[in-house]
Amino acid sequence: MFIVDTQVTRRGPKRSLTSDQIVDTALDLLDLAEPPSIRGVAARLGVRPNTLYTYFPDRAALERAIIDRLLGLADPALLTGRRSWRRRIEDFACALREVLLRRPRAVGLFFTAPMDGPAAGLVGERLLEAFTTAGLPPEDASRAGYAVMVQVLGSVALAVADLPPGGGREADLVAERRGRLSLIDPSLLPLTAGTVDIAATWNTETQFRWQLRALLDGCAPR
Amino acid sequence: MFIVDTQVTRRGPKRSLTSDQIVDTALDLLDLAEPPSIRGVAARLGVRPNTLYTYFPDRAALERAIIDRLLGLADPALLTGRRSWRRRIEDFACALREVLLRRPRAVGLFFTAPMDGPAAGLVGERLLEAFTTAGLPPEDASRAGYAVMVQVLGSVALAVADLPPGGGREADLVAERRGRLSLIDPSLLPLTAGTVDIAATWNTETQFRWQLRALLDGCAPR
DNA sequence: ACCTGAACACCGTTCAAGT
DNA sequence: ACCTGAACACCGTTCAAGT
Repeated sequence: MFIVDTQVTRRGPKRSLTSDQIVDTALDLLDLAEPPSIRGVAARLGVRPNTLYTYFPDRAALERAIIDRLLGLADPALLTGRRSWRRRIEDFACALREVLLRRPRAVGLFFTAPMDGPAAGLVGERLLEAFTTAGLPPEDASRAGYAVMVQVLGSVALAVADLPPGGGREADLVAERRGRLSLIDPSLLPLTAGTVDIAATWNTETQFRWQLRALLDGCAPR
Repeated sequence: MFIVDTQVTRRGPKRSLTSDQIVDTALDLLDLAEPPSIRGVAARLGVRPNTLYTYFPDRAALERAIIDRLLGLADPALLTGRRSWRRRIEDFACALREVLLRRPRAVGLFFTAPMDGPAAGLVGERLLEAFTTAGLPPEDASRAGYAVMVQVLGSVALAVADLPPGGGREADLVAERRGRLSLIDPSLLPLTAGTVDIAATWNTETQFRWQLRALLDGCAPR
């Protein structure tokens, strides 16, 4: 979307790869919880590492392309439609969260390369639309849209940082986290010790929705 | 703080390094915008890379120690005192933002290792205190405290991701960003094209404070 | 208990060379 | 225009060996 796909019109054996194929392969690796390294992607394509430099000037460029594909996977169309502006934003935010939680090694990419692709542009535009519908002036709508992205990406990144190597179902992760938190000394951190059951759920969808609700409440006109 | 420093009582040449020294050195590298790699830290200490494994079981353990030092540098004491709960939280959030912005390679560490050190515990406790002062019940105070950390770390991480390799003063970064954004086609992304001047400031302290204000408004009891 | 030498299995990237 | 061979300068980590 927004990109004129020049590959489609090409034919024959002149070009055995496309940059889309390379991004596809990187996504495959992310699905397997493997890092989308230049060498890893090349190996999976049956090609030498330096071949990829014909399509991307460096690792950062490949990462930007991957990021944009992930944003597209989260389905920016969720931000449009006849539902309330809050529902639209919450639906997209949760979808993006799930796309990234399912691919733990993908989250870091958002913090090494800027989001400047076509899907990122579309997401930004639709967020502006939603917040404008909510009655925000354009300046506040712009700030609110960015705040939502910060919230989503920050949440997912911290959740992944806390993930044990193997991963696991949400309920198991909460239990495991509660176990670690229960070691806290109540005489040193009394308030923390008294709220261990909540802190154990900091990486859950419930907490995610609570945070997003708070942020949206604070963004909507008073 | 909270750690019983066993090194202090040791004497003589039996132990030429301490884990604190290693973290110091890692901080030095971060100050120079260099990655705190095992090999880099070891080289700077004039020691072989594998020496560090006497003090930390693996890279992640070193990273956890670094993270905790950075949280301490941001000065959790800013969360206490006689100022309003909002001021205390805003002051600490801005301090942490600056500690990390000044050390761009530090931000990523928060997303590869969990925050489980003593300074992290202290920050959590003080945040709970502040939100309790604000009138929140313990459960909401816990959720709100985590939301603030998500907001701060997410903001800084995205700001660093958008940083050009050299860095730069805030005003220059805004101008450079505006230049990139001005290429947007108004017929494709009309709302975005109409708010380029705001989007250019997404990584500034102004936007940071706006977001935090919104979040805190949404957290405080209605 | 602490540090090293040597090695292993990885990275991203460059450059000259082949088709 | 596209791909490769070979190399360079990096990583984290392990393991046997030395003191």
